[in-house]
Amino acid sequence: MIERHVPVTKRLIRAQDALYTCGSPFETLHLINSGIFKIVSLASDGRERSADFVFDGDWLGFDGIPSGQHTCTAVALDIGEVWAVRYDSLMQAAAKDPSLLHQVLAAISAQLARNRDIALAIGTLSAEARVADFLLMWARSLAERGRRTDEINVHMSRSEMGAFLGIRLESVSRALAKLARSGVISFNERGRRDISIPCLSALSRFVRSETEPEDRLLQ
Amino acid sequence: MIERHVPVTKRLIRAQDALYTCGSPFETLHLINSGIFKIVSLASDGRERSADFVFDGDWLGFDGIPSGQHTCTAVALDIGEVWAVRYDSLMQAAAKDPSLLHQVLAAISAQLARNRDIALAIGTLSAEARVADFLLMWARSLAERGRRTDEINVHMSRSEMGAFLGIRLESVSRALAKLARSGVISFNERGRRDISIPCLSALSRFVRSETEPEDRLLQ
DNA sequence: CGTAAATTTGATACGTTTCAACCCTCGTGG
DNA sequence: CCACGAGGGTTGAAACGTATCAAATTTACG
Repeated sequence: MIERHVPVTKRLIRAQDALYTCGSPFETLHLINSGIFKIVSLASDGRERSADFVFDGDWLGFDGIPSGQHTCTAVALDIGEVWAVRYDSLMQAAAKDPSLLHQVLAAISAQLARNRDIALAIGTLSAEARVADFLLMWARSLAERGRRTDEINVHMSRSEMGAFLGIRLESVSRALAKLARSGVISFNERGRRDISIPCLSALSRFVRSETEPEDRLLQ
Repeated sequence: MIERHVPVTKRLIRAQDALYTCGSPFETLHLINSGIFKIVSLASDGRERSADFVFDGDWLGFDGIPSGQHTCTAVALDIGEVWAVRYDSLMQAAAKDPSLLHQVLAAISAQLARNRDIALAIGTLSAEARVADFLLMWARSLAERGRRTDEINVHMSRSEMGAFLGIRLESVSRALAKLARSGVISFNERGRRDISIPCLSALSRFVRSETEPEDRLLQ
Protein backbone atom coordinates (compact mmCIF):
# COMPACT_ATOMS: atom_id res chain seq x y z
CA MET A 1 0.00 0.00 0.00
CA ILE A 2 2.95 2.30 0.41
CA GLU A 3 3.16 2.71 -3.38
CA ARG A 4 -0.14 4.59 -3.32
CA HIS A 5 1.52 7.38 -1.34
CA VAL A 6 5.05 7.63 -2.72
CA PRO A 7 7.04 6.45 -5.71
CA VAL A 8 8.84 3.20 -4.98
CA THR A 9 11.64 1.51 -6.89
CA LYS A 10 11.61 -2.26 -6.76
CA ARG A 11 15.01 -3.84 -6.45
CA LEU A 12 16.07 -7.46 -6.58
CA ILE A 13 18.79 -8.53 -4.17
CA ARG A 14 20.98 -11.61 -4.43
CA ALA A 15 22.17 -13.63 -1.47
CA GLN A 16 25.17 -12.07 0.31
CA ASP A 17 24.60 -8.69 -1.36
CA ALA A 18 24.76 -5.63 0.85
CA LEU A 19 21.79 -3.31 0.52
CA TYR A 20 23.85 -0.57 2.12
CA THR A 21 27.02 -0.51 4.14
CA CYS A 22 28.31 1.29 7.16
CA GLY A 23 29.37 4.78 6.13
CA SER A 24 27.46 4.91 2.85
CA PRO A 25 25.25 7.97 2.28
CA PHE A 26 21.63 7.71 3.35
CA GLU A 27 18.92 8.79 0.95
CA THR A 28 16.44 5.96 0.76
CA LEU A 29 14.56 3.65 3.05
CA HIS A 30 13.80 0.10 2.03
CA LEU A 31 10.69 -1.90 2.69
CA ILE A 32 11.40 -5.61 2.47
CA ASN A 33 9.07 -7.39 0.09
CA SER A 34 10.70 -10.79 0.32
CA GLY A 35 13.87 -12.30 1.71
CA ILE A 36 15.73 -12.11 4.99
CA PHE A 37 18.37 -9.56 5.86
CA LYS A 38 20.86 -9.25 8.67
CA ILE A 39 21.90 -5.93 10.13
CA VAL A 40 25.54 -5.84 11.13
CA SER A 41 27.04 -3.23 13.39
CA LEU A 42 30.75 -2.67 13.51
CA ALA A 43 32.91 -1.00 16.14
CA SER A 44 35.93 1.11 15.29
CA ASP A 45 38.19 -1.53 16.79
CA GLY A 46 36.86 -4.27 14.55
CA ARG A 47 34.35 -5.86 16.90
CA GLU A 48 31.31 -6.99 14.97
CA ARG A 49 27.83 -8.11 15.86
CA SER A 50 24.69 -9.01 13.95
CA ALA A 51 22.27 -6.51 15.44
CA ASP A 52 19.15 -8.04 13.97
CA PHE A 53 17.56 -10.27 11.37
CA VAL A 54 14.60 -8.80 9.52
CA PHE A 55 11.87 -10.12 7.25
CA ASP A 56 9.34 -9.02 4.68
CA GLY A 57 7.24 -6.13 5.91
CA ASP A 58 10.11 -4.71 7.93
CA TRP A 59 11.73 -1.38 7.12
CA LEU A 60 15.43 -1.06 6.58
CA GLY A 61 17.67 1.99 6.77
CA PHE A 62 16.32 4.23 9.52
CA ASP A 63 19.77 4.30 11.09
CA GLY A 64 20.95 6.80 8.49
CA ILE A 65 18.44 9.53 9.38
CA PRO A 66 20.31 11.44 12.09
CA SER A 67 23.61 11.88 10.27
CA GLY A 68 22.79 11.21 6.62
CA GLN A 69 25.13 8.23 6.68
CA HIS A 70 24.40 4.63 7.46
CA THR A 71 25.84 3.39 10.73
CA CYS A 72 25.43 -0.29 9.98
CA THR A 73 25.38 -2.74 7.11
CA ALA A 74 22.40 -4.66 5.72
CA VAL A 75 23.17 -7.98 4.02
CA ALA A 76 20.75 -10.36 2.33
CA LEU A 77 20.78 -13.93 3.65
CA ASP A 78 19.20 -15.12 0.43
CA ILE A 79 17.57 -13.67 -2.66
CA GLY A 80 14.93 -11.06 -1.98
CA GLU A 81 13.14 -8.00 -3.23
CA VAL A 82 13.02 -4.62 -1.57
CA TRP A 83 11.02 -1.51 -2.34
CA ALA A 84 13.20 1.57 -2.17
CA VAL A 85 11.54 4.81 -1.09
CA ARG A 86 13.32 8.14 -0.99
CA TYR A 87 13.38 9.50 2.55
CA ASP A 88 12.39 13.01 1.49
CA SER A 89 9.50 11.74 -0.64
CA LEU A 90 8.25 9.64 2.23
CA MET A 91 8.44 12.61 4.59
CA GLN A 92 6.49 14.77 2.15
CA ALA A 93 3.84 12.11 1.81
CA ALA A 94 3.72 11.53 5.56
CA ALA A 95 3.22 15.26 6.17
CA LYS A 96 0.04 15.07 4.10
CA ASP A 97 -1.25 11.82 5.55
CA PRO A 98 -1.42 11.45 9.33
CA SER A 99 -2.03 7.74 9.10
CA LEU A 100 1.09 7.19 7.00
CA LEU A 101 3.08 9.34 9.41
CA HIS A 102 1.91 7.26 12.32
CA GLN A 103 2.74 4.07 10.43
CA VAL A 104 6.33 5.17 9.88
CA LEU A 105 6.79 6.27 13.48
CA ALA A 106 5.28 3.00 14.67
CA ALA A 107 7.68 1.05 12.44
CA ILE A 108 10.75 2.74 13.90
CA SER A 109 9.45 2.42 17.44
CA ALA A 110 8.73 -1.24 16.92
CA GLN A 111 12.38 -1.70 15.98
CA LEU A 112 13.36 0.05 19.20
CA ALA A 113 11.17 -2.30 21.23
CA ARG A 114 12.49 -5.32 19.38
CA ASN A 115 16.10 -4.29 19.99
CA ARG A 116 15.31 -3.89 23.65
CA ASP A 117 13.90 -7.39 23.81
CA ILE A 118 16.98 -8.79 22.10
CA ALA A 119 19.29 -6.92 24.45
CA LEU A 120 17.29 -8.20 27.39
CA ALA A 121 17.78 -11.76 26.21
CA ILE A 122 21.49 -11.31 25.62
CA GLY A 123 21.98 -9.61 28.96
CA THR A 124 20.04 -12.05 31.10
CA LEU A 125 20.01 -15.51 29.51
CA SER A 126 22.54 -18.33 29.41
CA ALA A 127 23.99 -19.38 26.07
CA GLU A 128 21.59 -22.26 25.78
CA ALA A 129 18.55 -20.18 26.67
CA ARG A 130 19.63 -17.51 24.18
CA VAL A 131 19.64 -20.05 21.38
CA ALA A 132 16.23 -21.34 22.42
CA ASP A 133 14.90 -17.79 22.68
CA PHE A 134 16.32 -17.00 19.26
CA LEU A 135 14.49 -19.92 17.68
CA LEU A 136 11.34 -18.78 19.45
CA MET A 137 11.70 -15.23 18.11
CA TRP A 138 12.38 -16.56 14.65
CA ALA A 139 9.31 -18.76 14.74
CA ARG A 140 7.17 -15.89 16.00
CA SER A 141 8.43 -13.66 13.19
CA LEU A 142 7.33 -16.32 10.74
CA ALA A 143 3.99 -16.73 12.50
CA GLU A 144 3.27 -13.01 12.22
CA ARG A 145 3.67 -13.43 8.49
CA GLY A 146 1.41 -16.42 8.33
CA ARG A 147 4.11 -18.97 7.64
CA ARG A 148 4.48 -22.34 9.25
CA THR A 149 6.48 -22.44 12.45
CA ASP A 150 6.93 -26.16 12.95
CA GLU A 151 9.63 -26.41 10.30
CA ILE A 152 11.93 -23.43 10.13
CA ASN A 153 15.13 -22.68 8.27
CA VAL A 154 17.45 -20.21 9.93
CA HIS A 155 19.27 -19.40 6.67
CA MET A 156 22.52 -18.70 8.51
CA SER A 157 25.64 -20.38 9.83
CA ARG A 158 26.30 -21.18 13.49
CA SER A 159 28.85 -18.42 13.42
CA GLU A 160 26.29 -15.82 12.29
CA MET A 161 23.91 -16.99 14.97
CA GLY A 162 26.66 -16.64 17.54
CA ALA A 163 27.49 -13.13 16.35
CA PHE A 164 23.88 -12.22 16.99
CA LEU A 165 23.63 -13.90 20.39
CA GLY A 166 26.99 -12.83 21.72
CA ILE A 167 28.36 -16.36 21.99
CA ARG A 168 30.82 -18.53 20.03
CA LEU A 169 29.74 -20.81 17.23
CA GLU A 170 30.72 -23.88 19.26
CA SER A 171 28.35 -22.82 22.02
CA VAL A 172 25.56 -22.42 19.49
CA SER A 173 26.23 -25.90 18.18
CA ARG A 174 26.26 -27.39 21.68
CA ALA A 175 23.08 -25.58 22.65
CA LEU A 176 21.26 -26.82 19.56
CA ALA A 177 22.53 -30.34 20.21
CA LYS A 178 21.21 -30.22 23.75
CA LEU A 179 17.85 -28.83 22.63
CA ALA A 180 17.60 -31.66 20.14
CA ARG A 181 18.60 -34.24 22.78
CA SER A 182 15.90 -32.97 25.12
CA GLY A 183 13.35 -33.22 22.31
CA VAL A 184 12.14 -29.61 22.05
CA ILE A 185 13.63 -29.38 18.57
CA SER A 186 14.89 -31.80 15.98
CA PHE A 187 16.98 -31.52 12.86
CA ASN A 188 15.47 -32.03 9.48
CA GLU A 189 17.09 -34.47 7.08
CA ARG A 190 17.62 -31.59 4.65
CA GLY A 191 20.45 -30.13 6.71
CA ARG A 192 21.47 -28.72 10.05
CA ARG A 193 19.90 -25.35 9.33
CA ASP A 194 16.46 -26.87 8.97
CA ILE A 195 14.94 -27.26 12.38
CA SER A 196 11.67 -28.77 13.45
CA ILE A 197 9.87 -27.27 16.41
CA PRO A 198 7.07 -29.71 17.17
CA CYS A 199 5.72 -27.56 19.99
CA LEU A 200 6.42 -23.85 20.38
CA SER A 201 5.19 -23.72 23.95
CA ALA A 202 7.57 -26.54 24.88
CA LEU A 203 10.40 -24.38 23.58
CA SER A 204 9.00 -21.41 25.45
CA ARG A 205 8.78 -23.48 28.62
CA PHE A 206 12.40 -24.47 28.11
CA VAL A 207 13.49 -20.82 28.18
CA ARG A 208 11.47 -20.20 31.31
CA SER A 209 12.84 -23.26 33.05
CA GLU A 210 16.34 -21.91 32.46
CA THR A 211 15.46 -18.62 34.06
CA GLU A 212 13.68 -19.80 37.18
CA PRO A 213 15.64 -22.43 39.06
CA GLU A 214 14.31 -20.66 42.14
CA ASP A 215 12.43 -21.60 45.27
CA ARG A 216 11.29 -24.95 44.01
CA LEU A 217 12.26 -25.92 47.54
CA LEU A 218 8.68 -25.93 48.77
CA GLN A 219 7.65 -28.26 45.96
CA MET B 1 12.48 25.44 20.94
CA ILE B 2 9.88 22.71 20.84
CA GLU B 3 7.43 24.93 22.75
CA ARG B 4 7.21 27.22 19.74
CA HIS B 5 5.58 24.41 17.78
CA VAL B 6 3.38 22.58 20.27
CA PRO B 7 1.96 23.08 23.73
CA VAL B 8 4.17 21.57 26.40
CA THR B 9 3.42 20.81 30.03
CA LYS B 10 6.37 21.12 32.37
CA ARG B 11 6.52 18.48 35.03
CA LEU B 12 8.83 18.10 37.99
CA ILE B 13 9.98 14.59 38.83
CA ARG B 14 11.39 13.37 42.12
CA ALA B 15 14.12 10.79 42.44
CA GLN B 16 12.83 7.20 42.09
CA ASP B 17 9.57 8.38 40.53
CA ALA B 18 8.38 6.56 37.44
CA LEU B 19 7.49 8.79 34.53
CA TYR B 20 5.54 5.94 33.02
CA THR B 21 5.48 2.23 33.59
CA CYS B 22 5.29 -0.88 31.49
CA GLY B 23 1.69 -1.34 30.38
CA SER B 24 0.49 2.19 31.07
CA PRO B 25 -1.36 3.94 28.22
CA PHE B 26 0.71 6.05 25.86
CA GLU B 27 -0.46 9.54 25.01
CA THR B 28 2.49 11.83 25.58
CA LEU B 29 6.16 12.01 24.80
CA HIS B 30 8.58 13.59 27.23
CA LEU B 31 11.56 15.75 26.46
CA ILE B 32 14.00 15.71 29.36
CA ASN B 33 14.89 19.19 30.51
CA SER B 34 17.02 18.14 33.47
CA GLY B 35 17.79 14.97 35.37
CA ILE B 36 18.77 11.45 34.46
CA PHE B 37 16.37 8.61 33.77
CA LYS B 38 16.76 4.89 33.40
CA ILE B 39 14.67 2.83 31.02
CA VAL B 40 13.86 -0.58 32.40
CA SER B 41 12.57 -3.44 30.31
CA LEU B 42 10.91 -6.39 31.91
CA ALA B 43 10.28 -9.88 30.57
CA SER B 44 7.15 -11.86 31.31
CA ASP B 45 9.17 -14.28 33.43
CA GLY B 46 10.53 -11.54 35.66
CA ARG B 47 13.90 -10.97 34.06
CA GLU B 48 14.77 -7.31 34.17
CA ARG B 49 17.34 -5.12 32.51
CA SER B 50 18.11 -1.42 32.43
CA ALA B 51 17.87 -0.78 28.72
CA ASP B 52 19.35 2.69 28.79
CA PHE B 53 20.19 5.78 30.79
CA VAL B 54 19.12 9.08 29.26
CA PHE B 55 19.87 12.74 29.88
CA ASP B 56 18.53 16.21 29.23
CA GLY B 57 17.76 16.75 25.56
CA ASP B 58 16.74 13.13 25.10
CA TRP B 59 13.19 12.09 24.28
CA LEU B 60 11.35 9.56 26.36
CA GLY B 61 8.34 7.43 25.52
CA PHE B 62 8.60 6.48 21.85
CA ASP B 63 8.17 2.84 22.82
CA GLY B 64 4.43 3.36 23.27
CA ILE B 65 3.76 4.43 19.69
CA PRO B 66 3.10 1.08 18.00
CA SER B 67 0.59 -0.31 20.48
CA GLY B 68 -0.57 2.72 22.45
CA GLN B 69 0.89 1.18 25.59
CA HIS B 70 4.30 1.60 27.07
CA THR B 71 6.51 -1.47 26.86
CA CYS B 72 9.05 -0.33 29.40
CA THR B 73 9.36 1.79 32.51
CA ALA B 74 11.14 5.14 32.88
CA VAL B 75 12.45 5.97 36.35
CA ALA B 76 14.21 9.13 37.50
CA LEU B 77 17.63 8.61 39.07
CA ASP B 78 17.35 11.99 40.77
CA ILE B 79 15.14 15.07 40.66
CA GLY B 80 14.47 16.40 37.20
CA GLU B 81 12.11 18.26 34.93
CA VAL B 82 10.49 16.96 31.78
CA TRP B 83 8.41 18.68 29.14
CA ALA B 84 5.39 16.61 28.26
CA VAL B 85 4.11 16.85 24.70
CA ARG B 86 1.01 15.13 23.47
CA TYR B 87 1.85 12.67 20.70
CA ASP B 88 -1.04 13.76 18.49
CA SER B 89 -0.19 17.45 18.90
CA LEU B 90 3.41 16.77 18.01
CA MET B 91 2.37 14.83 14.93
CA GLN B 92 0.09 17.66 13.81
CA ALA B 93 2.89 20.16 14.27
CA ALA B 94 5.40 17.91 12.53
CA ALA B 95 3.06 17.54 9.55
CA LYS B 96 3.23 21.30 9.09
CA ASP B 97 6.96 21.69 9.69
CA PRO B 98 9.33 19.41 7.75
CA SER B 99 12.25 20.38 9.93
CA LEU B 100 10.42 19.40 13.11
CA LEU B 101 9.37 16.15 11.49
CA HIS B 102 12.95 15.39 10.60
CA GLN B 103 14.06 16.25 14.14
CA VAL B 104 11.65 13.77 15.66
CA LEU B 105 12.60 11.02 13.24
CA ALA B 106 16.25 11.72 13.87
CA ALA B 107 15.69 11.52 17.63
CA ILE B 108 14.09 8.07 17.42
CA SER B 109 16.71 6.83 14.98
CA ALA B 110 19.48 8.07 17.24
CA GLN B 111 18.03 5.94 20.01
CA LEU B 112 18.08 2.97 17.65
CA ALA B 113 21.74 3.55 16.86
CA ARG B 114 22.58 4.03 20.51
CA ASN B 115 20.85 0.80 21.48
CA ARG B 116 22.80 -1.00 18.79
CA ASP B 117 26.06 0.32 20.19
CA ILE B 118 25.11 -0.78 23.68
CA ALA B 119 24.14 -4.23 22.45
CA LEU B 120 27.44 -4.46 20.57
CA ALA B 121 29.33 -3.71 23.77
CA ILE B 122 27.34 -6.22 25.81
CA GLY B 123 27.69 -8.90 23.16
CA THR B 124 31.40 -8.54 22.51
CA LEU B 125 33.19 -7.15 25.57
CA SER B 126 34.38 -8.72 28.81
CA ALA B 127 32.85 -7.59 32.10
CA GLU B 128 35.75 -5.27 32.81
CA ALA B 129 35.71 -3.73 29.34
CA ARG B 130 31.94 -3.24 29.58
CA VAL B 131 32.34 -1.21 32.74
CA ALA B 132 35.10 0.87 31.16
CA ASP B 133 33.02 1.36 28.02
CA PHE B 134 30.05 2.37 30.14
CA LEU B 135 32.04 5.09 31.89
CA LEU B 136 33.26 6.24 28.50
CA MET B 137 29.70 6.46 27.12
CA TRP B 138 28.59 8.28 30.24
CA ALA B 139 31.40 10.80 29.95
CA ARG B 140 30.66 11.34 26.27
CA SER B 141 26.99 11.95 27.05
CA LEU B 142 28.07 14.62 29.49
CA ALA B 143 30.54 16.08 27.01
CA GLU B 144 27.81 16.45 24.37
CA ARG B 145 25.95 18.57 26.90
CA GLY B 146 28.92 20.72 27.69
CA ARG B 147 29.53 19.33 31.16
CA ARG B 148 32.85 18.36 32.63
CA THR B 149 33.96 14.80 32.04
CA ASP B 150 36.89 14.53 34.42
CA GLU B 151 34.64 14.16 37.48
CA ILE B 152 31.48 12.21 36.87
CA ASN B 153 28.77 10.87 39.12
CA VAL B 154 27.00 7.79 37.90
CA HIS B 155 23.94 8.37 40.12
CA MET B 156 23.26 4.66 40.38
CA SER B 157 24.14 1.59 42.40
CA ARG B 158 26.52 -1.16 41.30
CA SER B 159 23.49 -3.34 40.96
CA GLU B 160 21.81 -0.94 38.52
CA MET B 161 25.03 -0.69 36.54
CA GLY B 162 25.18 -4.46 36.41
CA ALA B 163 21.56 -4.70 35.25
CA PHE B 164 22.49 -2.44 32.37
CA LEU B 165 25.71 -4.24 31.46
CA GLY B 166 24.43 -7.78 31.85
CA ILE B 167 26.79 -8.65 34.71
CA ARG B 168 26.49 -9.05 38.51
CA LEU B 169 27.09 -6.20 40.91
CA GLU B 170 30.17 -7.93 42.32
CA SER B 171 31.72 -7.99 38.87
CA VAL B 172 31.00 -4.28 38.49
CA SER B 173 32.70 -3.61 41.78
CA ARG B 174 35.73 -5.70 40.87
CA ALA B 175 36.01 -4.07 37.45
CA LEU B 176 35.91 -0.59 38.95
CA ALA B 177 38.49 -1.60 41.55
CA LYS B 178 40.80 -2.85 38.83
CA LEU B 179 40.32 0.29 36.73
CA ALA B 180 41.19 2.35 39.78
CA ARG B 181 44.24 0.19 40.54
CA SER B 182 45.52 0.61 37.00
CA GLY B 183 45.07 4.37 37.32
CA VAL B 184 42.62 5.09 34.48
CA ILE B 185 39.98 6.14 37.01
CA SER B 186 39.97 7.09 40.68
CA PHE B 187 37.30 7.46 43.30
CA ASN B 188 36.36 10.80 44.69
CA GLU B 189 36.29 11.33 48.45
CA ARG B 190 32.58 12.18 48.18
CA GLY B 191 31.61 8.57 47.62
CA ARG B 192 32.06 5.51 45.45
CA ARG B 193 29.66 6.82 42.83
CA ASP B 194 31.83 9.85 42.15
CA ILE B 195 34.52 8.86 39.74
CA SER B 196 37.44 10.85 38.37
CA ILE B 197 38.56 10.18 34.83
CA PRO B 198 41.81 12.07 34.48
CA CYS B 199 42.21 11.10 30.82
CA LEU B 200 39.34 9.93 28.60
CA SER B 201 41.65 8.59 25.92
CA ALA B 202 43.45 6.47 28.50
CA LEU B 203 40.11 4.90 29.34
CA SER B 204 39.37 4.49 25.67
CA ARG B 205 42.75 2.85 25.15
CA PHE B 206 41.93 0.51 28.02
CA VAL B 207 38.80 -0.74 26.21
CA ARG B 208 40.76 -1.26 23.02
CA SER B 209 43.55 -3.11 24.79
CA GLU B 210 40.96 -5.54 26.15
CA THR B 211 39.65 -6.24 22.68
CA GLU B 212 42.90 -6.75 20.81
CA PRO B 213 45.20 -9.20 22.59
CA GLU B 214 46.13 -10.31 19.08
CA ASP B 215 49.33 -10.72 17.08
CA ARG B 216 51.46 -8.80 19.48
CA LEU B 217 53.79 -11.70 18.81
CA LEU B 218 55.95 -9.75 16.37
CA GLN B 219 56.50 -7.05 18.97
C1' DC C 1 23.83 6.64 67.22
C1' DG C 2 22.00 2.45 65.46
C1' DT C 3 20.21 -0.12 61.85
C1' DA C 4 19.65 -1.13 57.05
C1' DA C 5 21.53 -0.74 52.62
C1' DA C 6 25.39 -0.56 49.59
C1' DT C 7 29.98 -1.90 48.53
C1' DT C 8 34.10 -4.55 48.68
C1' DT C 9 36.64 -8.69 48.84
C1' DG C 10 37.62 -13.70 49.04
C1' DA C 11 36.92 -18.75 47.89
C1' DT C 12 34.69 -21.84 45.19
C1' DA C 13 31.55 -23.52 41.57
C1' DC C 14 29.99 -23.17 37.16
C1' DG C 15 29.58 -22.02 32.26
C1' DT C 16 31.68 -20.46 28.19
C1' DT C 17 35.71 -19.92 25.43
C1' DT C 18 39.57 -21.73 23.35
C1' DC C 19 42.05 -24.95 20.80
C1' DA C 20 42.03 -29.12 18.54
C1' DA C 21 40.45 -33.08 16.15
C1' DC C 22 37.14 -35.11 13.42
C1' DC C 23 33.03 -35.61 10.40
C1' DC C 24 30.11 -34.45 6.63
C1' DT C 25 28.69 -32.34 2.27
C1' DC C 26 29.62 -30.36 -1.91
C1' DG C 27 31.97 -28.83 -5.98
C1' DT C 28 36.27 -29.37 -8.74
C1' DG C 29 39.50 -31.47 -11.47
C1' DG C 30 42.66 -35.38 -12.30
C1' DC D 1 34.53 -42.04 -11.16
C1' DC D 2 36.95 -41.07 -7.39
C1' DA D 3 40.45 -38.13 -5.07
C1' DC D 4 40.81 -33.89 -3.20
C1' DG D 5 40.15 -29.63 -0.69
C1' DA D 6 37.22 -26.06 1.33
C1' DG D 7 33.67 -24.71 4.37
C1' DG D 8 30.44 -25.70 7.79
C1' DG D 9 29.30 -28.41 11.71
C1' DT D 10 30.14 -31.33 15.85
C1' DT D 11 32.52 -32.83 19.86
C1' DG D 12 36.13 -33.18 23.56
C1' DA D 13 39.53 -31.40 27.11
C1' DA D 14 41.57 -27.76 29.32
C1' DA D 15 41.84 -22.81 30.39
C1' DC D 16 39.60 -18.88 31.57
C1' DG D 17 36.19 -15.59 33.31
C1' DT D 18 32.12 -14.70 35.71
C1' DA D 19 28.59 -16.09 39.02
C1' DT D 20 27.63 -17.48 43.43
C1' DC D 21 27.86 -17.53 48.24
C1' DA D 22 29.59 -15.64 52.30
C1' DA D 23 31.79 -12.36 55.23
C1' DA D 24 33.71 -8.00 56.32
C1' DT D 25 33.47 -3.07 55.68
C1' DT D 26 31.63 1.30 54.57
C1' DT D 27 27.93 4.42 53.78
C1' DA D 28 23.27 6.30 54.17
C1' DC D 29 19.66 7.80 56.90
C1' DG D 30 15.81 8.14 60.43
